[in-house]
Amino acid sequence: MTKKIMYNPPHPGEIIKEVYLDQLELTVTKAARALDVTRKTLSSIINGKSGISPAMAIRLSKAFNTTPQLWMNMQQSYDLWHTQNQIDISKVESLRATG
Amino acid sequence: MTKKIMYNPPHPGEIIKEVYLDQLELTVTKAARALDVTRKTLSSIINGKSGISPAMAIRLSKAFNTTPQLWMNMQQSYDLWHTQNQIDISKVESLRATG
DNA sequence: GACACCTGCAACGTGATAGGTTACATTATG
DNA sequence: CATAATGTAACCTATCACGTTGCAGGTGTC
Repeated sequence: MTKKIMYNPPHPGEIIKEVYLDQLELTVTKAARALDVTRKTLSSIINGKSGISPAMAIRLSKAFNTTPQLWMNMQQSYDLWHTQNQIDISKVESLRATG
Repeated sequence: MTKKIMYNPPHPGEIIKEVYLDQLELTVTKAARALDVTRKTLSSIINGKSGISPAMAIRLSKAFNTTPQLWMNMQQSYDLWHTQNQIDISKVESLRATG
């Protein structure tokens, strides 16, 4: 039950800004330089315009001393929640006896 | 430690075929119809040419009575492992004291 | 006021990728 | 021979991460 998603997951960019940049008193420009990406790329993520790619998750994990999975999971939750509200699976048929 | 990835994660398509299609004696054609996608789309996944999109994860979860996360996690492991071996993060700087 | 710095963002291009349609050749089964 | 299932090629569309360049606006300092 606790694995079910019913809340609206935050965009990973929010966490990058609020939990990391703000806490470490880092500017977007400096953080982008440290991540070895352009300022635009990081800005785009922070402002919710882009998602976290696997490559970006790895960069973030090295810069912030976390696991890549942390960032991938955030993005996954975000993607899943939004996709749930978009696609129509009414025509998908169950293939298991339990369904 | 147990969360670290050091094995070569299987492509989700392998699991679809070996654990589900084969066990349920389903053809690619039938499964594709049940999933409400084209035969090409499912075939492409099974043969490792395409990955599992969030939308596909949701379809699979309904058809096989699983969670979307199961499929997303498989794809994530696969992506992460392969991306690790591709990108160069030597120029990424640590931004934490602990790093 | 002039300067330095940070910011979001527009405009443009590239490369990758999921997914669809159509069509073909092959293989196995009746 | 006829049918069904398969992988796959060719082609198209849409999405998306990421880059470069440049601009406008904000803030702070001298």
